[in-house]
Amino acid sequence: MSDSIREQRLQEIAELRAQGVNPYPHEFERTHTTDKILETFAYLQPEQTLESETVHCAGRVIAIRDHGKSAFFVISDYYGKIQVYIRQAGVGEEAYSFFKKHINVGDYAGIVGFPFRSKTGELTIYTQQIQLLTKTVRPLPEKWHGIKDKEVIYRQRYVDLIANDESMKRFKVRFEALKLIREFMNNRQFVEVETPMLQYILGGASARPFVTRMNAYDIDLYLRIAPELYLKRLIVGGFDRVYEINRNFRNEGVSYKHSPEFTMMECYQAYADYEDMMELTESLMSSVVKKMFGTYLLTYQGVEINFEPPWERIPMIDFINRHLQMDVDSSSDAQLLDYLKQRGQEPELTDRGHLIEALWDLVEDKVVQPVFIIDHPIEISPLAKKHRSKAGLTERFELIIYGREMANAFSELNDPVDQRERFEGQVKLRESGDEEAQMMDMDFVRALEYGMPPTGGLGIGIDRFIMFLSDAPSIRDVIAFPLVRPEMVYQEYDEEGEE
RNA sequence: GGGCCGUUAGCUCAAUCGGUAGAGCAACUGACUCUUAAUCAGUAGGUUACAGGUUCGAUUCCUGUACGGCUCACCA
Repeated sequence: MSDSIREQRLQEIAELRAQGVNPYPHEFERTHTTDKILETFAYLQPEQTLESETVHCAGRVIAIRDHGKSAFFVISDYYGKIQVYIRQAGVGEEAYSFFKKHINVGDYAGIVGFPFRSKTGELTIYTQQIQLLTKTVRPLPEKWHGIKDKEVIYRQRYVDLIANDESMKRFKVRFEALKLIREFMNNRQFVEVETPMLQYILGGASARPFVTRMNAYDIDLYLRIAPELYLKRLIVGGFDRVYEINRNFRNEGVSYKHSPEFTMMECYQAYADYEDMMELTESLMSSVVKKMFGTYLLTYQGVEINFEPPWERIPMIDFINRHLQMDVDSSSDAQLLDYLKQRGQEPELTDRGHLIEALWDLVEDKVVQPVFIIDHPIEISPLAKKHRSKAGLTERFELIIYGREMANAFSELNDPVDQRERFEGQVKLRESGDEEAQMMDMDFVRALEYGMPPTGGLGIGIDRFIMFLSDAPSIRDVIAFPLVRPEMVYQEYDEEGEE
């Protein structure tokens, strides 16, 4: 049978129970984690023992080197790993033969012993007592190569985390970075808030939604594509600085940089504009990089990226002019459209703003180092305030790193009449078949009519930021449980149910 | 959704031109009281993803399906 090792273990577990041994005991009193042992007894010299100290440590057995009447094995916990020495003379014949028979690689064990340093210089625990803490049923992947099958890596992340140190390290980086981001925002007097995930009017972004059903009210709801309009309602209500770190859901194609559910941080700051948000963005991201690595430089997929602020700021039109050797402002719409057609681009919407956006798409991948692309056309920025001095443009920026959009921000539109007109423009686009155009949100307009102070808003794609921090090639590598097609596990369950 | 590629033992990988499917690790039995991917001797483990087809004979060639990867389109 393909599950023969599993069958053996299940049988062994039954035998242990018959002998009165609990293969899943309830507790183990741990005095030392592995890193604490290594740190506390680092001073021991080779062959020096410290019988006066007793340590209780526990972890998963990840290697056993058996020498007959003695053995070395290695246990691993969240903090690291440590070698353990066990000999028949040290624990007695009965305990030693239990160890040899019933403690396998993969099992959890608790050890009581004292520290010493081996002949070859490795700090080791000399076992006085050993206890089986959890019997493992399935064998672990091979210790040397780990697990390489992408399907297992994404579908059974727990196996990936057990077997692949780099993967564990990557998620430690993710959750450490999230902690640092929250600390930064809290230090700047931002309040962490929560807004609806289930919404009946989509807003805050342009994307196709997931639809779900609420039985009690007998209505369809959308999983949110962005929290933006609710966060701004909090500013209307009197909150001064708010942020939310949470999931957005977009029913779009999946790729190495797109996941159907992804984590976004959005924040809003009263009395701030998009220039303040640029300062916030570069301070936040650069300080996280600095705190984690001790330097502003990091290497992503072999390319060095420098997060040291300040970052270059360049108007979108200037960037297009620079890289396409053209002059957008002195070109007519027809000339811009011709240029795009020559490049094989056929934009669906041909207003000036969408033409400029299509040109931008041609040059976006020219960006490697962090750059703020600023002052976007009004047609593609329905929630951003008109530019204070440049007609047809808004006070908006996108942060681009390595050709990827990392953040999007603007001086928030707080004029209710203007906002209503923008929504109406979006509704027209929607009616003419643009599925990604935004919906009219009359309650949001009503909120603005009660008055929102001048406000700067910002959204940062957290997963993409973590990709840089952990040198991950795919967004799936930084999401612990990325969405994968359903697996036929129920078949296995049914088979067992009949046994 | 389109195109290209992949799926062999629990894990990592072999298998010539279409000719009995192998190795290392893990498992099991045995030897070994300071090892570092411990070592040594032996045993067992396979519907070659699934369903068809071609053939005397298919892991190998063909078709379809499932799952995955890359890529294009859409999006952040």
